[in-house]
Amino acid sequence: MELRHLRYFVAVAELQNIHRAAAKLHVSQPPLSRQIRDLEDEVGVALFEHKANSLRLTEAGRAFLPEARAALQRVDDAVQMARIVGTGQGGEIHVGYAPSLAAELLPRALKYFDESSPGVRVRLHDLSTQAHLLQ
Amino acid sequence: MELRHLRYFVAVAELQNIHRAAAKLHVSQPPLSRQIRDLEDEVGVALFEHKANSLRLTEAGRAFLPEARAALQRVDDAVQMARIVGTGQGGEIHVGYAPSLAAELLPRALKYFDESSPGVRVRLHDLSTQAHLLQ
DNA sequence: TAATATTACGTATTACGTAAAGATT
DNA sequence: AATCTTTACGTAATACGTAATATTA
Repeated sequence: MELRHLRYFVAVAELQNIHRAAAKLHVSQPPLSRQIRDLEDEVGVALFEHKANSLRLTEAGRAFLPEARAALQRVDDAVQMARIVGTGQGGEIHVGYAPSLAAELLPRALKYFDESSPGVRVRLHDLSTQAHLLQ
Repeated sequence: MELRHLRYFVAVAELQNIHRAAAKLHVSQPPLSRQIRDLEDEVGVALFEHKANSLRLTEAGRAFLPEARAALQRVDDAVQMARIVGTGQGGEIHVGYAPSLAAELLPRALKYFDESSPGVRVRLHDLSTQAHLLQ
């Protein structure tokens, strides 16, 4: 299993529609359909009820969806963590954050950052009230 | 970025050695070296100090490691969740769990499971005292 | 018949392995 | 010199797109 499978699954699950999910992901339907099937084969349970003309989440699929989202978020968090720690070399940095980061990731990131770059000023900006600025 | 990159990174970071990590992952060194470099390119910061003859985690790499592990664990949790919900159709099931699952995943899994399979008996087994049974 | 999912198949990307080179202790 | 990482390059796996088929509303 690769992140591609999770990304594809989330898109299809959210739209309940391979056609539109494919457009959103900028791929064509057949490979997307195939990747979803491969994912189901690997997980071992059906995530969708596959009908000839439509597609709906199964109970297992509904349970899988938030977990898959969380896993993808975790990956993004990991990358952000590395970037925050790796690029802080001096001066001042501005860190915009969303609530999901603030809860758990940010404190640890700041801890690492402060240890590796004790002289760097950190200014935090809560972007949760400016969600329209995020794509 | 794909899960492969995270799996490879964790192995290399743990062993601080591409040669042995490659053996553990059953791949050869050159592709492994390349995948690590691709990961660093995508993250945008160096995760290792690459010397001609050795390799050591950078500060960013040290910060990235536990996050990458957590992300991989999240993926495994997602799959387990789907399997638990998807295969519970009746009778009785035995669920062995490790502490990491018990904290957050298990209660939600049981909630989903109970909603979808109200007649199924669930027996829990704490395997944390039998760690030698896990590979 | 219009809209959707899947199957069939050829193509293109890319991860891989082998061989060789470079570098450090 | 021995060990380890990296570069070069051909191969193989596989994700992708196009075209065609199947199914339902």
